[in-house]
Amino acid sequence: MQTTRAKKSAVRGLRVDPYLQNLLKNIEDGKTVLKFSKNGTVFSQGEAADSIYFVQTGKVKITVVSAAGKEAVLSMLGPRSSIGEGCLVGQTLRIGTATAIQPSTLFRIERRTMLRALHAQPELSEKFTASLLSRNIDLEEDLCDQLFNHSEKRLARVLLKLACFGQAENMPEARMPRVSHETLAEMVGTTRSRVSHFMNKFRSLGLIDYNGEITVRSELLTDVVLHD
Amino acid sequence: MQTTRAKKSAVRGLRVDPYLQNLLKNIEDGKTVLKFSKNGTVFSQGEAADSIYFVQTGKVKITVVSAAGKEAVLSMLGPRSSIGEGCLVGQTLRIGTATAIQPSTLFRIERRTMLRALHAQPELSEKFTASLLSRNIDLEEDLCDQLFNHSEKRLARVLLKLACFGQAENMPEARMPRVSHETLAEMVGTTRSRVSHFMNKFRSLGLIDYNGEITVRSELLTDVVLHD
DNA sequence: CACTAACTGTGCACTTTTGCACATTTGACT
DNA sequence: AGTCAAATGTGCAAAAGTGCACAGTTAGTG
Repeated sequence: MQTTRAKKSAVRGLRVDPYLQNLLKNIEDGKTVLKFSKNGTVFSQGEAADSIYFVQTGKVKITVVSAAGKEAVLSMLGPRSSIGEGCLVGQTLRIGTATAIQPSTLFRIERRTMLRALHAQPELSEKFTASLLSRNIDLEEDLCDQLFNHSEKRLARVLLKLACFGQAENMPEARMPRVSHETLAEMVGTTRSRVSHFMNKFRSLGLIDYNGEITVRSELLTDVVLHD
Repeated sequence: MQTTRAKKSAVRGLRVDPYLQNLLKNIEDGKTVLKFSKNGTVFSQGEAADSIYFVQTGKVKITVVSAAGKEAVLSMLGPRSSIGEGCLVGQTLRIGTATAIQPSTLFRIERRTMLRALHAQPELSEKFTASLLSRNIDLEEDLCDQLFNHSEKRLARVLLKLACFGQAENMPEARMPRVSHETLAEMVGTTRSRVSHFMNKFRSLGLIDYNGEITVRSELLTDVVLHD
């Protein structure tokens, strides 16, 4: 069992994915490599949107501030994800703010350059389409989650997602990137006090561990998401 | 003013969009044209997902039923929208149910056929990418709406969307497709009684009219979405 | 080591939402 | 017209969520 799984991922590791290589190889003008430190701002809500970004290393979150001043985390993105793709279909202003939550490296590609590249490189285009489809599915899941579940379940789901996020294998116990209750609240769509309350509940039930670093017992938390 | 606008849309009308034509022209095997009557089921949640659909005429809604038996409307789709695209990136089962809410005509294209076509026809691929990007933006908006707004505002927004849906020009007063309070509730993410309550409130405030058919006064309802 | 500043635990009044129940209206059909 | 089923209007107790306040804890930082 253990062996089978190891073999599988070894095989998967062998398959060279040409995604970023393509970008690197064939685009010359209108492409920049940018480095951001933790909390570095890639772009801000309301700015002109004239380029698309691709995460190469690190993690980036997309946040939105409502008219009323509430803040929400729309998504957390890791390597290969695109950011700010809206500009490719006429979105002239950024609808959200992109912030690195770890030291990160991104490609920045001019809108027109990207459109040309998509036109010229079928392989790139195909990869990009696939990533859009995946994002779509994620967004639909998030929407269902909001529509169906109360905040306790939603928090459990967010914790699970964060635990898997960037984890090579699905560990039964996965350490999470450090995230404040405040941020969790913005991801879940609730208040900090509520998050605090449920985090303690989860801890006392043995579903998570934390003193500083948070550790998630996936199988147990999964039950919370699925049942009752 | 009136003249300018008329000219504009006349010009727009002239530009032939090659989207569906491409599909028609170059795909031969693995493509079917299907007609659905009102309430006809295109596919059901849980079925095997081996094809993608494109709305040619009519309207289709995507609904999801939760483990707890709650039902939600994920989206309403009109001409040119794709349905069930998830199958292109490894989604083997339908995550939702697609139902025609009007007599509708759809293309059905086998998964493999579509993948081949995307590979072979850059122009098709480009159009498809653009539609995915737009859907993405819509989904993000919906998610923000859920995260930020209470059900009253969300209902107002749904009404506005429905009023624009399929309307050639943005009329100040737009008639909506006939939708029950029950369905509105599933779109907004709340209960029927709540919808009923707010609909009456909106009516008594003069924001909408209805006795059977629903008419929306867009400028007024827009205020509800934006303020207070 | 002391001193901020940020983060966390907790309680509470108030609002929104849910889930029902039941009366009333509408529309389609015979 | 009469009948039935579906859709709508309304009320209400119980549940969930919000917004704050304040105390306790932790992590820097000089």
